[in-house]
Amino acid sequence: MKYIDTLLPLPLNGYFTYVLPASMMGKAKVGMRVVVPFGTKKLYTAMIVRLHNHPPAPNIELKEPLELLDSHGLVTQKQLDFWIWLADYYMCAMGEVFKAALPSGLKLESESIVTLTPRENDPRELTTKEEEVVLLLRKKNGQRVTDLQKASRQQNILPTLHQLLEKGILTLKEELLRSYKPRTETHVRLKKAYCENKLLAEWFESQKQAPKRVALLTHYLQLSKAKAALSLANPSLLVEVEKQKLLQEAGTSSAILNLLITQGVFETYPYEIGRLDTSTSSVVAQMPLSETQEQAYAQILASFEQKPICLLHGVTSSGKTEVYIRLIQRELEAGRQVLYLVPEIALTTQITTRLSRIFGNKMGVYHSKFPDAERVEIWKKQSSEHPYQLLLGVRSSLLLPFNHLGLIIVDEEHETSYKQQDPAPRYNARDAALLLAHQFGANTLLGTATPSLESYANAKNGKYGLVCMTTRFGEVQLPKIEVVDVKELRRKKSMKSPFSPRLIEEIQHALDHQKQVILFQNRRGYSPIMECHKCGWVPRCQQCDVSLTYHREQQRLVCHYCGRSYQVPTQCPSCEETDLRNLGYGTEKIEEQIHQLFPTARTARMDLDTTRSRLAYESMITNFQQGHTDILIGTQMVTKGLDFKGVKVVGILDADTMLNQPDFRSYERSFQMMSQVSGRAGRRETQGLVLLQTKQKDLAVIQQVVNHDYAALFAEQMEERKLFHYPPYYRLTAIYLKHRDAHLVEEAAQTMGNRLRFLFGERVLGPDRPAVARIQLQYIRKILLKVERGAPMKNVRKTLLAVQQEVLAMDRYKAIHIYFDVDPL
DNA sequence: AGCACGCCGACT
DNA sequence: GTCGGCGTGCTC
Repeated sequence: MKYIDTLLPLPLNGYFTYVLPASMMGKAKVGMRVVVPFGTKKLYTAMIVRLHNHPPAPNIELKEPLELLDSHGLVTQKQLDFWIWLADYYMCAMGEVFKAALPSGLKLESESIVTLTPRENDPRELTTKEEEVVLLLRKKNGQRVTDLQKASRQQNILPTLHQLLEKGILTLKEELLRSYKPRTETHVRLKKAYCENKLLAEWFESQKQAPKRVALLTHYLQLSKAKAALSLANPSLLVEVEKQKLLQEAGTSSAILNLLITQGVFETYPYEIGRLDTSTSSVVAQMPLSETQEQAYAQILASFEQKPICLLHGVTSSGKTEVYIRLIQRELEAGRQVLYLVPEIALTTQITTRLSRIFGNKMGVYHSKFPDAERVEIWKKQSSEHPYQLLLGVRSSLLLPFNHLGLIIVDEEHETSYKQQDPAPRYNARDAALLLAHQFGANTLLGTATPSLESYANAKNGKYGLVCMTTRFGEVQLPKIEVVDVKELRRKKSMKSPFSPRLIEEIQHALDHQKQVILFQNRRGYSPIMECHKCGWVPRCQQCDVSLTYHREQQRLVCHYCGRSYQVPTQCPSCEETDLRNLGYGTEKIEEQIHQLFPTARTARMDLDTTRSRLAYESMITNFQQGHTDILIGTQMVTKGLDFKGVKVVGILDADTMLNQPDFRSYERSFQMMSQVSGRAGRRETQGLVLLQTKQKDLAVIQQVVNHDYAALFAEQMEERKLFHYPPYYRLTAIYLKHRDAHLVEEAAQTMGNRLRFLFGERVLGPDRPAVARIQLQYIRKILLKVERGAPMKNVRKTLLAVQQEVLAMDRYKAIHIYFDVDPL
């Protein structure tokens, strides 16, 4: 096999062929990584996807890979097949899947390094720009182009570098960046010469006057022998010993060791150790299952006998995790792997420690907030001979290598964070899990208290098994949900703050009895709208065309889309009025008002702004769990499957913003969010209370939440979906067009829309301006395609790609960026 | 995605 | 007249 087809981590379609140099012949295998030159200068890490003997088109001059990075396949053919499926189904480039799958430590990329030559003192005059670069390099030679760019005040440094290059003042070379550095500790071993007994004896004789040196070597020999005996390795004296341990045992300082090193007795070297926790934590037995749980467990197993997918619909606090644990144990005992998927936000130390107590070091955790080096090690471990048997992880852990997967658990199946939004691949881990499981002949369990309509419909129509848990663990009652009619209160002018009198009273009552309160407001920042009281002007993001949210802590207006922030205007730019008002309530303002009403209460605010780091998030939860916080104020973050024991009151401050979202899923989402946050209330002795503040108390969905009536929500929403051609009856694909020129995208979108309408008729909606019609100076148009379930989606995708090509083939539109979002949320 | 090549406007 | 803007096309 002479040629390899490789996959590059770039948004390009197709593979690139390289010729194997003799040194890699026979060694290179599918699934290994190679470093390849690509384009004029760049080096990339590519994945070998095929080995063959057919030279491609004869006019292409093939390059050779520079390095083979793996000695065994990092991924299997199965994995590659899964990637192909993802790219195909979600209509993106294979390279994008590859890029998303591997942590950056496994994708070495080249960087241009600039170095001054000895000719730097060339008398020829330099321009000021050139001089700046030379000065920067004199400070520190051999810098990366990107760093120079940052350090300089030039907007584009490349032309300057080229001039200097031509003058022979500097050199450019490409260097591979090895960002992953294995963790090491220093080990000590005897130099080869001293492994002879004779020389050793002589040394001991000569060092009689130096008892510390003698002690050090004696201890080394003891440790080394003990270790050699343990490991059954070659019982020679060459076995190394960890430096710190040796010094500690011998009770000597490193000065003595250094002396022996200079004498040529010892040598030290770095020894690679892993970052992953290998300590066998105390493995405890699982708690016995309750009757309900036992039943659910048996039903799930029975269901798996019939179909590979099962939906576990269990009310909040029904103890689904215990059932999962039992299922995991069963798989591990059978020697199969389990992937346990959780939404990003739910992956806390709580769940991790709980599971690791049971599964010890059989379990690995994969989180996108972990340092890259750690993710690299998980990857390496999963592709090794001894992978973790249980993997607990977020969306992207679906892209890890597996070899004998038996079960995938998708916890909180309805969570929208399973869908990747922006960089492609825009995949839904819940849906993709089903395919991955299918490839392995494995089962999938979808668990939730509030199923997505899609999953529940599949369970109802018999495609999935369905198991229900209707009672909460330990006979805890479901909370009592009381609707507060804000409209009426406003009319009577008896509610001026975002808190109704009833809510204030209940908060006070809870505080008086040392009980906790959760207040849910699905908006972060201080106030979502700043408005000129005279002319109605609203500040908007210059790049994204969305209104800005005022953040009081930062004293800035923030775009919640691109994150850009602006100074707060003191007067209206359109009418010069100075009365600019903050309308509406974000979590910041809610917290401020709570402080005014309950000055002694200990509060915490949990939203994107306060939980930027994993630690902040976890300590907030721990504080609340341990009762150090009385009132927790937060966005949807507080709704996500956290178990708190002392919550008496939950306040849903404003259901209307959720309900009024211009989205066909808004009622489904509102139901999920309100049910989930309600589920945080209540404990054994007392029934929890939820106060649901809304101006639309007569909406059916409000009643459905109050009655914990998922069936009613499902029935009603399914009617709507059928009527208006939405999922689960129809499959959606969003087509996006993006360009800097507003008129051009509009035109292209119309053209593409017309073409699609010709092919798909009334199934095409738009083009429209999406909710955010401009992001970072790029104008966006969106076309929505609704195709009835059961239609051949493969053909639909093929047609869509063909139309994309057609549009891009038109000269005017070739610069337009067209991409797809399959099954958008 | 990067990067080079190439064609037009604002500066020496 | 050149420098440097970005539009265009290619990368095994």
